[in-house]
Amino acid sequence: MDSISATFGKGHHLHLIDGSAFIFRAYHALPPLTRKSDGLPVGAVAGFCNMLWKYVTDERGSDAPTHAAVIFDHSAKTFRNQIYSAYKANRPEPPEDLRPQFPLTRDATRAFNIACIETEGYEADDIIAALSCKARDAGGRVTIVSSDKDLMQLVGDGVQMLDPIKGKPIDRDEVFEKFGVWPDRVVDVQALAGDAVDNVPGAPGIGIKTAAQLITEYGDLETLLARAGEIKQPKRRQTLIDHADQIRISKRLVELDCNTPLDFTLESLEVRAPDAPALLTFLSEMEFRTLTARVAERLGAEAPAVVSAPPRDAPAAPDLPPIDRAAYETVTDRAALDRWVQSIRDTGHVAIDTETTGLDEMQADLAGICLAVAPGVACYIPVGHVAGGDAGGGDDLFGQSALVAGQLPLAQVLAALKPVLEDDAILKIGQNLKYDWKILARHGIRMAPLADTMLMSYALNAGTHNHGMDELAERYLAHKCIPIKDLIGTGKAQINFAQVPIDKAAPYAAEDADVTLRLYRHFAPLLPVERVTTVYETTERPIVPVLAEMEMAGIRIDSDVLRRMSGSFAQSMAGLEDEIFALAGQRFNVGSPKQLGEILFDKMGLAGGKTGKTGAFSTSADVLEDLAAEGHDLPSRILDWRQIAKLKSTYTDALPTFVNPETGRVHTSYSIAGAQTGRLASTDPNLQNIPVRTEEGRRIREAFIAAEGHRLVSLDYSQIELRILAHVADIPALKQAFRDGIDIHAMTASQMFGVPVEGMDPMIRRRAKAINFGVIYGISSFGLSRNLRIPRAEAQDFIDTYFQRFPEIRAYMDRTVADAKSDGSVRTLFGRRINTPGINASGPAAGGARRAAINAPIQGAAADIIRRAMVRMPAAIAGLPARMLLQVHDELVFEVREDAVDDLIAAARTVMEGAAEPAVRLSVPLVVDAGVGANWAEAH
DNA sequence: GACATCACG
DNA sequence: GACGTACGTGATGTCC
Repeated sequence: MDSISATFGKGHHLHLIDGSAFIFRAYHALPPLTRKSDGLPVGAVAGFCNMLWKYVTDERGSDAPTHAAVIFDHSAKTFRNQIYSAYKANRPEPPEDLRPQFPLTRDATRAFNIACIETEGYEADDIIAALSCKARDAGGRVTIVSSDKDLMQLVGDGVQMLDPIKGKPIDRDEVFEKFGVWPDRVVDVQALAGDAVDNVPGAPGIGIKTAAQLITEYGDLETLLARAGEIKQPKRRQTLIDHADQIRISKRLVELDCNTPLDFTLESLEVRAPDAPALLTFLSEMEFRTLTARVAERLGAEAPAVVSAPPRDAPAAPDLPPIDRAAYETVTDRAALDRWVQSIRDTGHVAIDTETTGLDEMQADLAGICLAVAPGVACYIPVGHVAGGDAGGGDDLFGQSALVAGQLPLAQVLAALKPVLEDDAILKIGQNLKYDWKILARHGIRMAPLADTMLMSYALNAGTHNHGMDELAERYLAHKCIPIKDLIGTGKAQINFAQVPIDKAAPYAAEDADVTLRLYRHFAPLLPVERVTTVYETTERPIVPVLAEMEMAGIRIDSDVLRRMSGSFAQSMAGLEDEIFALAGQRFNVGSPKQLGEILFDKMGLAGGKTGKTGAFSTSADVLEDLAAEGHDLPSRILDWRQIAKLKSTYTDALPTFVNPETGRVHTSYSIAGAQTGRLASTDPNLQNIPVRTEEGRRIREAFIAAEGHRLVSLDYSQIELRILAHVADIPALKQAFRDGIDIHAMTASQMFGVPVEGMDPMIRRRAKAINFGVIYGISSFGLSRNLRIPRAEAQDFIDTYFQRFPEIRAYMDRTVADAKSDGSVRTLFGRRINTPGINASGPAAGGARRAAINAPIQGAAADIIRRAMVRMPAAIAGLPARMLLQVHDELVFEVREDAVDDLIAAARTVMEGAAEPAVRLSVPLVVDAGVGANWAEAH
């Protein structure tokens, strides 16, 4: 930095960051934060700083910029308003709470020690253009950090763009993709097509597609205008002739000028290292606790001398010692172990984490156990470490790795811990405790009582972020955990945790327990403040052992049946492939959507446009069904092939590989804090998406069988989400129908179309059903028209009629969205909070957030209800020879001894139908249907 | 590792 | 400053 800069030129790389785009992204992506001390709105500044920090710390290797600047728009009025007074006229004023943040973003840029540039009378785009030209002409390279389409004209010749959100470069090909012409003709296309957002008029009735076609045909805009008389389409010809002046003005509006005056040199933009004190001062003045700490740690780690004065409000609470990995103890003798057990008894709680040889709790072996009793007071007890890994050697004569010496025997450690782990007076704190619970249960220890930091975070923050420990530590403790990859590596060279040398494993492992304990202390007081204690205590915390027992029980499957099905599927697929190749006139990979798209749309010339950002043809079932309906055979065969291929690869081939060799059963794993809405998710394997909708698929359920002398019993809630909607939206007609037990979709159809329920046309009922579901999902005419394959206007008519007939639903939707906007979250009937970031965004992205906010309280309440039922179920069926095995959102599957089927159904149904009470007294009944069989197909 | 596709509620 | 379209999931195969 002190060295005299060389003149900017070859080998130099200039980064130009579109500051205004950063600000607006930040503003819309974040909830409206204010500074605690004085209420100053700082949400956009916070997001802006986070983006800059991410930008600054991104590893770019040899591609790193040598020069960089952030460029801002100076004011709304620019020279373009002299050309065309209405330019950007329909741009709304920036929001009230954003305006005071503009100058702060300049301060932030300077605090990051990045050049901060704006010029009166010019837009950021003009300055970026001038700098790009200048740098390129000097022989350097330029990267414009922005995804603004107005800048795309600059791409090429050493200038590229970089989408800051996706991190993806935008080069000539992407520009061509977007505009249908190369960058040098982009302004011509823009001049013709105009731009509603910037209020650039263009030529009426001409969009990007048509514009690109015309420019390609005539070469450039002037030629096109000169020869406009030759255009065949009369309307298009007249438009171009009539609006030639307007088009030329449009071109001047969109064209960026390389000659925008600059009052500084390229050399002055040379990248400078952050000035740590200045940056930390700014960030702490803004009161960004997390970011301040993150920046301090990063800069401190690289240049410890710089951080002389720690920021005023570093996040670590002052009473907590900092995390010190060197302070952890490795327990290798009996006396030390006894001392730790005594500490646990003294404090009445312990944070615990198990380290194992794998991720499958049903098969993994213990490598060690970590404990923490106070922040900073943690230990690691190795019990299963073996020689190997990068230590090399150590295999004994049998090819088995021998235990490393100096570890306490596993049995002794477990025997010493078992009394405290099962002691009702000692709280066991963990992160995703279901995992550790299962590991220890396999060794005869059933931990209770439990507290789970992952579930606390889920109760507090569902919808905002994920709840893994590394993420939580960074967010709430401003601490970066040692990545597991640092110990076990990745890919083929990956070793298991038992092979990690103990001296390397201990700090990592003990840190996990320490961090967990600190997270617990952070979250515990927040639960009552945020009013999520009831949710945590009734639907999160107690479900851990319930799910653990279900997963350990597993379900029996008949692998032979599945293997036979695989064989028969293979034959069907081979037969279909022959037909497909014959119809296509060539062989190809039927499983490749890319190859299929080329054959259907390029080679055979069927209608069906491109889609998506990759520009590839869509060959989804939707598209193929339409083609099949037009009488094309190939798409129809492909659909058949796909269905069989799916069943084979995902189910009949895969399921047998999940059979546990010891139990002979399949053990899924439920993630408790994965879904945004409170639902569970099933993984490894997913047993919540076993086929049922088609006849062939349903046969896979026949392979899910009961143990000898037992039956499978399935109980499922009937229409639970619609019942919840009827209750929360308080819709008299719907509630009465549920009370009377009549067909709800037929009733809806009857009300909407004025036809009697008796003898209803199935097609009419189907439409009503689609609308009922649509409402739950935050209906749109587009979605409904696609689902029912009817014109959009007709779909809109249906929706209008529906809202007219059930006005309470509209009121509920509006109310929910309003709540989401003001609170940043929505709640279920049972108090579960689901955060709704992005609800205050504008534009189409807001549509998705809006629909999610409408759906969340309904889907979430249904999830609450079945969770409540599951928590109560073990006690309710304790006296019966029965086990709960699976949950599929609104269904519970049990395995019951033959003679106890009726008792089980009675007991479980009572629990399920009463699960909302006493917390909520629903104004509609909950109804549970039951089925019994030797296999899941019969039971369902 | 991203994307497309498709299985479920 | 552009953005795609019913909500919520997970697994698989292709292709880069």
